Amino acid sequence: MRQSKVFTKTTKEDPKGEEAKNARLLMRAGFIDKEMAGVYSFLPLGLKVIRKIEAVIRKEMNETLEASEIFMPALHPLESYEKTGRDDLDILFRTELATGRSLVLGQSHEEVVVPLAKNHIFSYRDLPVYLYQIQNKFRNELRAKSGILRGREFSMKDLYSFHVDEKDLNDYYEKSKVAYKNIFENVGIGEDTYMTFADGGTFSKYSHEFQTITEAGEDLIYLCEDCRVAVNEEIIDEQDSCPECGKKKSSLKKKKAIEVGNIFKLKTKFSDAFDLTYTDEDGEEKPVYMGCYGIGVGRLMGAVLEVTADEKGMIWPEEIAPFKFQLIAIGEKAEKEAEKLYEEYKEKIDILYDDREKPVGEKFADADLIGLPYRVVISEKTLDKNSVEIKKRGQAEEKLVKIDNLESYV
RNA sequence: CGGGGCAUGGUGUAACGGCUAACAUGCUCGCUUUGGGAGCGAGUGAUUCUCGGUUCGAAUCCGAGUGCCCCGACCA
Repeated sequence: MRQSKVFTKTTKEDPKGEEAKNARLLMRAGFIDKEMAGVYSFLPLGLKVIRKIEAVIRKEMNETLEASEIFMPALHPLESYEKTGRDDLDILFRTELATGRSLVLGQSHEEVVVPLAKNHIFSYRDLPVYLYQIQNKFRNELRAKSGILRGREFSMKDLYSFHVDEKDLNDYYEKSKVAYKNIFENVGIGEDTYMTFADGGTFSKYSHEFQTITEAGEDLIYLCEDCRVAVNEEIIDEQDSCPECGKKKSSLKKKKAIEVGNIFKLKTKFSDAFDLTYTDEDGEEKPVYMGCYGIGVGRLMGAVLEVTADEKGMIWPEEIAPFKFQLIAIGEKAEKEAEKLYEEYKEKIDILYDDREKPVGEKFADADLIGLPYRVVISEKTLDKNSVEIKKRGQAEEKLVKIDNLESYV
């Protein structure tokens, strides 16, 4: 894409008041726009990142977990929440129909997906079922904070699994750990993300969170570096050692972290509430076992930045960068060559070509801010050697690459 | 929801209770310029968050409200 055609502009100054790194950089670079506290618009460049993160998630959902994508409504009848006892949650946004029927804005979708599943699950032959969606959630947080890390309206992937029994749920639950691990690796924060034992609620000993180590986080976790798992502080009193190797609390490392995903065995909590049952081989009616599995998409984007960005700007992992290459030309002769290269490669590769009438320094500064993986500079100097200069964002050294060899980089 | 901070052109900031609210940046036009936010000139842009009060006079003082940020509480 030509940078002159990008809708947003960058700013040199941090937005007033923002402290969170993700908010400062995303707003400066024109990736997002704040509508109000905890509510953001995603602008063209920011949306490209969101779409790429979604693609990483969808791949694991579709392939590893064999789930089907659906799309459920954001408007939910309050009665469903009365059935599950969640109608008194204070994070619920409440509204009503013109007729007076009470509604809430969806903060999660168990209350929708279970009645929905009831229309399609009758027999053991219909199970298992895996349904997911990527949709906005609405939570009336008392305090939104940390840029896009804790919002009131935010995009989330939520998967719900339905099983004949607890064993089948457990097997799938283990598979979901693998899928989640893949996702966090593929978006570039695998090294910093730990599967974390957390409160399992009434029916399970544990649930599992995926926590990314960052000072911007709001949870405290105790991590075991050998096993690459952690324990959330909220259960550290009951579980005061590494659940995998038994290492004591005193030798675990205490770190701040942000929860980027969680998986939870619901068992029959919600199926009981809605009487979701199936008939087994012996003609006996049994409750459906359920699991739920969430990933905050926008939060994940923010978490990546908190981990990777430096003082000059963002540094996007290749898989989720809005573009792969940043092309900058210096001087008229180089501009002609850049035009040629851009036209030649734009169909094959995600490239952002800075064709703006701006001083070079500003182009470099914006390139650092936007943080595409590779910066390609063409100038008279490089053209003398029939080359372009390629620099990886976040690394100091640059190297000359012959124009004829560029193909191998695509 | 408790505590703290802040609110001034699009953006970031300045301004003792007193002249036409200043500076930088952005934006527009012209010329020049191109290896790290470039130069000269001419323009453009404000209900100083809102409401009320004090005062001869309020961006400035007082009261209330609203919004934003931070700490805490809360948070499948």
